[in-house]
Amino acid sequence: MTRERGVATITIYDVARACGVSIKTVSRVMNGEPNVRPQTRQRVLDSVNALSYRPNLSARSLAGARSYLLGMLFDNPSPAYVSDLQQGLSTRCRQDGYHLVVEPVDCEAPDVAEVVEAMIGALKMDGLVLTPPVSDAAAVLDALDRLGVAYVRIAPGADPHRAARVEIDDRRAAHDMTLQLLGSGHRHIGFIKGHPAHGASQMRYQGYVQALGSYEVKIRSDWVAQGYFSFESGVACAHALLGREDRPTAIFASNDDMALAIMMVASRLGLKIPDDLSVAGFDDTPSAKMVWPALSTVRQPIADMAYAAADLILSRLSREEDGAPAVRRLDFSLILRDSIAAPRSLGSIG
Amino acid sequence: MTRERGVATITIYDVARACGVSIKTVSRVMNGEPNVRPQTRQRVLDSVNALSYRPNLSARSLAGARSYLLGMLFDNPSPAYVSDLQQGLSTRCRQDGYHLVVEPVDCEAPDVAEVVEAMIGALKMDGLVLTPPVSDAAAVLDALDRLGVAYVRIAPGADPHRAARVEIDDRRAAHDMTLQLLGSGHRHIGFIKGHPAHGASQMRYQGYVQALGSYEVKIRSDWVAQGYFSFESGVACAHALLGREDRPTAIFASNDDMALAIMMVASRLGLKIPDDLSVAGFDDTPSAKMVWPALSTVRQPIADMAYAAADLILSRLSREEDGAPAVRRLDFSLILRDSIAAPRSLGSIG
DNA sequence: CTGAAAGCGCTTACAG
DNA sequence: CTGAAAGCGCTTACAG
Repeated sequence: MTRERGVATITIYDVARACGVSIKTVSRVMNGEPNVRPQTRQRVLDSVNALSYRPNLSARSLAGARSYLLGMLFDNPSPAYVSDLQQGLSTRCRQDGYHLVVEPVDCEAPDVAEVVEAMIGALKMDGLVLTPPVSDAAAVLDALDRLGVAYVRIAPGADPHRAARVEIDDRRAAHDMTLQLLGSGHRHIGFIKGHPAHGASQMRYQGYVQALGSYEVKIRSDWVAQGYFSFESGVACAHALLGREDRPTAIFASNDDMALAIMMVASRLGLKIPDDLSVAGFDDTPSAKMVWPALSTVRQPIADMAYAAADLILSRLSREEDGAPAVRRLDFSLILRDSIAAPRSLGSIG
Repeated sequence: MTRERGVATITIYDVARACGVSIKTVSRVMNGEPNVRPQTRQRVLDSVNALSYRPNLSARSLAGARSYLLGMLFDNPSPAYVSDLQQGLSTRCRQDGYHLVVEPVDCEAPDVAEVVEAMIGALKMDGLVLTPPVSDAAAVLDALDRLGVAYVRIAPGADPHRAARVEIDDRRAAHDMTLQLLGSGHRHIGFIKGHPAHGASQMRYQGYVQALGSYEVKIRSDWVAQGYFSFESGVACAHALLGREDRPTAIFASNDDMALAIMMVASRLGLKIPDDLSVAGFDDTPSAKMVWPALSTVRQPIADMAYAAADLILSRLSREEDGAPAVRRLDFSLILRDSIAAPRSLGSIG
């Protein structure tokens, strides 16, 4: 049968016939295998171009060990984050003729494992990239290990040595940003934690704690609020920290959306930024430079991280030669804009 | 050969053997075909569950006429927009055991057609969803028509009857929002156009023009600026419209990112919103409610539009019975927040 | 360096 | 209502 498409599908047999070789030789050329005379190879390549031959991925997948499919798993992510991630993954995929399949999953659902297994069972992806918080979903990791599928975790928290991962040094990034606040003269620095299911949240909090410690500033637990990375959670935290007499002079939020919430609530309360309150965020989302004053934040190379994750899988590098899971740690950078200034009453330092 | 996976793949033969029927019967059950005794069907289903059998999509695709793959094409979209789109598509895909493959394309590239053909040739997707500006990329549409692949255009502009489409009434939405501004007393209303390659841009401008016309307000071309949907382009337009003596008292931007740029530039120039300047946007992106004052804007049901697009393809409804391309027009809604107020000097109306 | 045979796991006709 | 045969378009072992 020919499928109901406008154009007749051209197959490996057509190419083989066109240049008088066996399909095995065409296969060798398509897969870049050795042991083909340069002359023969060229002849095949010419026919491939002339006929616009594209190997059928289903046939390849069924006959061989590769599906040319890379999967990306995510759960309720920030739009800007997934978007950057996908760009990095797509770029790397295209280099090797791979395609990107995106699958939303609910980490908390009792049937995650089943959903993931069904997905792999049907699609046989050659590898999976897990984005936070899926990177830390034990049920998913277990299912993947059971199936023996290669995968890379992006910015995992717990159990970091369990599998290949790509990350930045979240702890140090938060540490460095806190240092900026301290260096500007702030000693009353509040902190908004990120979603507890994301591995990076804990790291960022540790960086904050460590920086305060190096200045011998005590942590005030009433200046630390539990956020969930959403703007709404940031609003709640902002009210908790700002709606009191002894409010901090600076707040460091674990991501930009929450930092933006702080800025909005501060404006409503009549606080001027940065004069009355300095604010710092994390992510450098597009909005960070769209607000006024522009938000100081930490930029992670998200697309590059995704590229590296895809590369680990496609280059079959997710395990080192000694069997240890690969680790790629990329550089972050501090983006200092206008939302940070010295505290108004330097006299209150102490 | 067994592929190098931790678990042996279980196939249609295993199920057939387990319940003593032929593989054809199992196939019938898996595809919901008629002509299977209820009792037999149940027996098969039980074995399927017991063995956790998942039909191999590659085999299905190779043997049959369907790949169970839906493709989504995009070109440099706004993150929030693709994110919503993907959610809608994924939801519909999962209902039918489909999977979503995302492919970035460069509409302007001379080899777009080739890229698209290669993609289809390799993956044989059962349908494609085109997002703006790909919805209006003639080279892509031509390639798809040539290959005979089903596709749905989201919010297309030119040549709207060429193929199935899903849209909102962009013209009327912009018209209604402009009416809000007029109703608040504004007569000096500026407009920032969207990217000319997006079909919706022209529609939104028409809505603005039409609303002004109904109030017999003349269009001032120096109050209309050409934007490109990016925050940066919005900044440039804002300077053009606000950096002059006779500036408008309200500005309607074709999307939120540009509206946000206007708000930022206005703040910098010392203009208070909404007292000195009213602002309206389009999209209701997350940022719209994160700014202060919160932005009035138009909300489109993006995820629902995507769901409808996927549904058109999976339900094989992209062509009506008479062969005409299907059209799904969804409802928008006006989200009125704090960025619009009556102009300060009502005396200047005229 | 090259090829003939078998088989991947399904669906499509077709037969009964 | 059910099944045996053929074939989808490749890759895998093997042989030479």
